[in-house]
Parts: sequence; C-alpha cells; structure tokens
Amino acid sequence: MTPPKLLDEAALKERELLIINSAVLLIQKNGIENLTMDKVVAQVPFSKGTVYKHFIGKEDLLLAISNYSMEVLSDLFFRAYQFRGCARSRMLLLNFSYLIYAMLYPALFQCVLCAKSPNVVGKSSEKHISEGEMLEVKLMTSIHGIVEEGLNDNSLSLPLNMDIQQICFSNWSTAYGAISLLSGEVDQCSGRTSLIVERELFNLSNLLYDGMGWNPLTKDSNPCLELKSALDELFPEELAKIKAKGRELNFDSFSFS
Amino acid sequence: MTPPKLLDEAALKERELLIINSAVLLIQKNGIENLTMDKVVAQVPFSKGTVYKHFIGKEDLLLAISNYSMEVLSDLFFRAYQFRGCARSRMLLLNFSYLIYAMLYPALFQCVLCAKSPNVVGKSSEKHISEGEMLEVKLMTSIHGIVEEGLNDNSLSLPLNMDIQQICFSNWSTAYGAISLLSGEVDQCSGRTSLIVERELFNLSNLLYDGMGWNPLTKDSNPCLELKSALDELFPEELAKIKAKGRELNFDSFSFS
DNA sequence: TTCGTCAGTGACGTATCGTCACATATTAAA
DNA sequence: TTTAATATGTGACGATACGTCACTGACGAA
Repeated sequence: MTPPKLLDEAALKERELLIINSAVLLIQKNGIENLTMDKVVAQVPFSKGTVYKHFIGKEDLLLAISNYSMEVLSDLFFRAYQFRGCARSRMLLLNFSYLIYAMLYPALFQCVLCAKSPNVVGKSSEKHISEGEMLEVKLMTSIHGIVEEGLNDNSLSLPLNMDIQQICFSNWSTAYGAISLLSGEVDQCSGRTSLIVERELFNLSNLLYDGMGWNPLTKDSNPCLELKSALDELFPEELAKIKAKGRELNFDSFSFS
Repeated sequence: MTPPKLLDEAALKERELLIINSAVLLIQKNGIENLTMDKVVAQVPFSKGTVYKHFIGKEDLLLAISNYSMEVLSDLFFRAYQFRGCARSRMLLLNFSYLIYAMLYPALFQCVLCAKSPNVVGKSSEKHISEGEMLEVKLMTSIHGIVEEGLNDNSLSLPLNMDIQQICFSNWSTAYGAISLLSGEVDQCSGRTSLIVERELFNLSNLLYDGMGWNPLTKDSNPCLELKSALDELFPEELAKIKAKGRELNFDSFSFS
C-alpha cells in the first residue's frame, strides 16, 4: 500500500518561498541580528511546527535564504555571460553584476555572507548545505564559460603554472574581497574613507586582468566607457531600482579621458 | 571628595584578557556557534555581573576577541614590513604572514570574520567598535609603508587614476578574498577542490603586482624561492607550530624551476 | 463507517540572555 | 577605631527565544 501523497512538491516549494520572503522582509525591517523564528511564524499563515518542517532551525532558514539569494545572483551572472563583447569585457561586466546585486538586495547579500559563517553552516540541514554547494558551482559556471572563451579566442593565455579553475577563482575572490569589504551593508574596513566600491572593483579587476595579460590591456582600450554602456543595456531595470533607492553607480570619478 | 579608585587600569586589562582567553579556549573546543556567556562565566573566576561589566553582551565579547586577534596580526604584519628585501617581495611576505596567522590561529581568524557581521557589530559597544577601527588602521599602516617604499625606490608607479590608499586596499582585499574563501576554517567556496590556498594567494598576489607594473616582474626573478627562505627566516616559530598541527605550507606544487 | 496515515498546531520545557537588588570590600573622614 | 560613602562583585530572576511533542483534524483506503 503506497502511502498517500497529500501535498505535492510545488505547494511545498511555494510555501518555503513564502516563509523565506517573510523572513527577508523582517530582516529588511529589523536587521538580520533581530530575526527570530517566533517573528517569522507570526508573519506566516502557518504554525511553528510547520515552519520547522521546512527548516530545522533558524540557521537553516538563513542558509535557505542564502541559497535563494544565490539563485538570483546566478541569473545576473548568466546574463553577463551571454552578453556580446569580448571575453575580458564580459568578465568585468560579471563582476559588476555582482556589485549591482549587492547594492540592490543588501539583505540577501548580507544573508549570503552570514550563511558562510560556521555558526550557520554548523546548524543547518545537509539538504540546504549541499543545495548551497550546487549553487556555488552554478555561479562558477558563468565565470568558467567566459574564461574558456577568452582562452579560445587567444585573448588570454594561461599564466605560468595556472589552470582554468585557478583563473576563475582569482576573479571570484577579487570581486568577493572588494565588494564584501566595501559594500556599505557590512560594517567593515575603516579607512575606507575615499574608497568608492565601484571604482575599486573596476581598478582591481583591471589590474588582475592586466596581470594575466588578458587582452585588450587597459592601456590599449577604454574599458570604463564600454562597461558603462554595457551595464545600461544589460541591467536597465536593476540600475533604475538602485537609483530609486538613492544610490547610484558613479563612473564620472574615474573615467579615462 | 574624590571617589576612591580601587582597581587600576592594568588589572582591568588583565582580567579582560583572561576572559578573552577563556572564551577562545571554549571556541576551540566547542566551536564558535556554541559559545555562551554562561559557559564563559563558568570558566572564569568572576561572576556574570563582572563579566558583563567588561562586555555588554556576547557579541561585544566576540568583537573584543576579534580586536585582540587583530593585534596579533598587526605584529606579524609589522615584522613583514621591517624585513629586508625589495618592497614587492615584502608585500608578498606580508600577505603570507596573513595566511600564517589564519592557519595558526583559526579560532581567532574565525572571530574576526564573524565579528564583521552586522549581527555582531550591531550589538557591540562603541568602545570596542572604535577600538576595532583603530586596529584596522594599524594593520593598514604596515601595508601603506611598504607601498610608499615601492614608490620611493621607483619600482612601483601609481597606476592611472589610483592613489596610495587604493593600492593598499587592492592588496588587502585580494589577500582577504583568497584567504577567507580558501582557509579551511570557513566552510565556503565549493569547487575549491584542487585549489591550494598558499598557491592561489601566491598567484593572485603576483598577478596583482604584475598588473600594477610593480618591479621586479615575475619573469625576472624567482619570487617563490625568495618567499620561502624569507618565511623560514622571519616566521620560524610560527611555521614550526603549523607543522606541529599537521598542516604545512607547501611550495613544491608550484615552484618555478 | 472505520481505520490508518499524515499535515498541522501551539503549549511547554529548556537554554540563554542580561539585569538588578543586595552583599562585600576599600578608602576617607570623623 | 568607627562610620559613611562609594566602588566592586554576586547570582537569582524575569524575559526572550528555541525547538519539541502530544494532540487534532482531514483525507483516502478498506
């Protein structure tokens, strides 16, 4: 006798999303440090027991939010990957899509950072942990694709003793470092007076690509203007939303004339 | 009538350090996610009220640990700064002192990362927050010094549209990104199979310096061998301790022959 | 109609937090 | 030496939040 299946997969997924969204709203309102399961339960048309069916604990919920957030990001990455233009430009574009994401969804970005802490991972379900690992691979896929195209069209050759994965990681960790240290959402890195995240990300990325010998080198082109118009074309809605929040990507302070 | 001063500054500081050390031991044993004030109080010859005199809460204690930890790091940085050798080599050395620190004091390193989260900062005392900001400046000082020497001896010129502070930040965020993503202490960055933190840090740093046009360029020297012997000379105790823990900096996998 | 299974509930036991009223120790003045 | 004033230390306690579990009700199979 097969046990009756009363709840379909889709409804479960939908409910999970509802809980996640409620939690995100609470984080936006009260800050991530004041998120409690009781508050989440109060926001949601389910009882505590039901919520705990989906997430084994607060940290597990946080990780699930982080995963959801990475899905959003991977969409941005993929759009950058698919854009026209040379590989190097698209890699820069991808890094900026990361920045756009951090500016547009600060609560989500915060969750991803927090979810990396052992505090969270240590208390989460295997399901969400492995889901998160899958998503990281998915993120890397777009990066990987761009690097491969750069290798194929000979604009990039592998530096001595480095393979594709290492190149991918270099780009990822560079963008990660700059954005997480400078994104205003994380109170870090004093002495950041006069540091502007979009400018530093731009400079760091280009220094890295120049160091790799990835053509066209900065001295041979004007990556800033190109980046600006690509962003306008590829992420018009996102940029508008950022503007609506009172922030704005500012390229005037460092455009090459 | 002047109020009697029963406790001198030094005794207070000493007690604070005792509490911090006890907490670090607990973190090493149980993981940072299981640290509770009750356990700390139980480990310490003071009562809860006294502990709360020093730290307004658990998060404040965590931030204080982070600050202590940054003091340890700034000593390593300073030693790298003072070493002989060209500026670029010492910058690389400094990045590796960061790695040594992350490997040698994983619990401390973890605390610094965790303390950056708004979860912690949002609940901490102004005193410890500003203390932390001072320490970040102190860390930057060593980096800043090396960059300035590079500028002075003309091995480095400022890239287009970048100032000293931006150069410093580039190096910091590069090292930060690579080490925090790859240090085994933080469960991050899947797909890191085959990524070796010391190798990636080495490559990333050199790509960055090459991108800046910082002499000597990689092709002109053997920075790997040079780095190795410098580390042996400057951090013999630390390297020995790392070895005693079963880990080891491995340069064989990527030395240029 | 009856029984078995499973989704859903929310009161409850436990853990941890941070406070506060009180106790003790130390110094200054009487 | 005694007394008053203040600094310092204590741990019991109320509040908050966590996660569980015994129970309810709904649905399908027999």
